[in-house]
Amino acid sequence: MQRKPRADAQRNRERILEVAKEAFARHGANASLDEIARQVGVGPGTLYRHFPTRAELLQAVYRAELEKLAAAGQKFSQTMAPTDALRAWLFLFVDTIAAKQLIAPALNTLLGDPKKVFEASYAKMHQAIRALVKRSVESGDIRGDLDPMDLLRALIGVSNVASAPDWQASARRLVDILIIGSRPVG
Amino acid sequence: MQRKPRADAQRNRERILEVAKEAFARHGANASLDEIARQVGVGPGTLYRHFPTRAELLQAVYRAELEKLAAAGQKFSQTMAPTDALRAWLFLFVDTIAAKQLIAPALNTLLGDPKKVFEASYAKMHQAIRALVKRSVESGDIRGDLDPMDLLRALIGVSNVASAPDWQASARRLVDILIIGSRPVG
DNA sequence: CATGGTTGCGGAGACACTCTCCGTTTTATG
DNA sequence: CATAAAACGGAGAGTGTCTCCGCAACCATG
Repeated sequence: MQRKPRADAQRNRERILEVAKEAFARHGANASLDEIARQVGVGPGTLYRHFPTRAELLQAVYRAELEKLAAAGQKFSQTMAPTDALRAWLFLFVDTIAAKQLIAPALNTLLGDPKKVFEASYAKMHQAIRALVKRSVESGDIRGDLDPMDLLRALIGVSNVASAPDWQASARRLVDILIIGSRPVG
Repeated sequence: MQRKPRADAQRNRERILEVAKEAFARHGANASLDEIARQVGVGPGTLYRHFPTRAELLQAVYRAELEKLAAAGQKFSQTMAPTDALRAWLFLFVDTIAAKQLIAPALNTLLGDPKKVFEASYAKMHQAIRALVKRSVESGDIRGDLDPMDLLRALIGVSNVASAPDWQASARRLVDILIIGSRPVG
């Protein structure tokens, strides 16, 4: 028999996510976890029970955003020409980083660490970009010999938080550079 | 009147750089500075006197490597066709990160933080890539509307330490993708 | 409601890292 | 040597991480 989950635990979990998102956006991926707990009004123990490691908290904070992104990929796949869909999705990726204050270093951790390969968000992002690239490969617009994730990694490199104020424009130009450069030779 | 600099200070400075390079390669850019001092056999105070901040130490550690890279850029510029030179230099960049265990996050700090724009190493790298791209623009191989540094940032994104074991191959493919994709339209 | 079993809370505290201050030691020079 | 300048070292204050466990809050049940 399953007992109903405690209401206070649920409340705390949500409050932690809110405050953490704010803190990560303001202070970067190394924001103090004890400080987040203090702002929420709970003890450090509570925070660490819900999210045993910094990585898990970061991931929980951005999971919704990432899954929305992955879902958008599916929709683009079904409603647009292959390479248009890919291009649109990469643009959306850039916009999401900019608008939702997704912090690039955090994403880097998520996309870069092989230990997290089987992690839910990673898997969905991976599947999204792979499906988009696959369609473009089949339609003959893109070579088949590249790791789709590299396109995202390249964008993340440019989306570094600390970079110049016009990084978003740079990133959008880079999207086209990557797509044009990925055409089959000949 | 100038006094001859003390021999022990010089020795310590060099030992710190050696040990720090090792420590950064092994533990990443957040390696403990006190631990580095301990391994060198000096007090923390000594380390912090020579290198007041982590960034300055990182930079001192990699300055020689970066300046070598920048110098190679000049040589390529003078001895090769424009776009061959650019390509060769980007390859060398990737190889240097791989071989010398230059850590990508550290470079990211160096290239990403606008506060360091006037820093010596940054300036030299910036000048190198700018000169190479400029020649390719003039020869008609590359568009003029992109920030040369973005090419490096994109490579760094892929060169993330934690990424897959074949990142080097990915990075080399990415070099060509970036160059092909940077051709003028039409 | 009252009660009891369970779940979750909170914060004290051990440990690690950062960075500074200043008494002591080492060095270069006359 | 003697002396002043330069550099050293490590104690220690401040901050962050993470754990442990006594205690409080909560959900089910009669």
